Amino acid sequence: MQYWLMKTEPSTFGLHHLQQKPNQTAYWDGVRNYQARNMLRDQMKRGDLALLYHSNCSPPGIAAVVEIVREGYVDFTAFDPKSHYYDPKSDPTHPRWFMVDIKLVNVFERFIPLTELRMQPGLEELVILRKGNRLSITPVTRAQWDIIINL
DNA sequence: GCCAACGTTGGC
DNA sequence: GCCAACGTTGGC
Repeated sequence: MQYWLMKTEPSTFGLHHLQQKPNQTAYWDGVRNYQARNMLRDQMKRGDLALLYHSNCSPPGIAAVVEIVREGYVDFTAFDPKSHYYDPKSDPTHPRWFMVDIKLVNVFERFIPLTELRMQPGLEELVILRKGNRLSITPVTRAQWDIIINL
């Protein structure tokens, strides 16, 4: 079992959107970064859990826990010229971008703001807190996970 | 392969 | 809206 943190902008797709999906399940499309792609395609496994992080909003922070319910498959939005995530250089015979399906598991009783994460002992190495980090998907250790869940 | 210019991210 | 940090692009 692995743990992750997945960033999303609530104005585009956040907890609120996920809650309205059938089975509270959705595909995680639009990742256009190779490092994050590799994790989606190769590393994330069914049953893994992830923190749903709201970014580029006020306040930023962790809102919920989601589960990976379908492992990496081709992100078809890359081939759709009408999609915001369209990538003209992407070739359907050699797919470049991948996605997973996530399902809502638990909403945090209390939203955990970024400022609180920064003050929390034991989270110094959490990737999202490191300077300049821009990856939309990052691994979380079991120890970090336990600290955050208990907040 | 180098690296300057440019675009994006995301906290504040 | 600002701007630091980073990834990508493309000329050479």
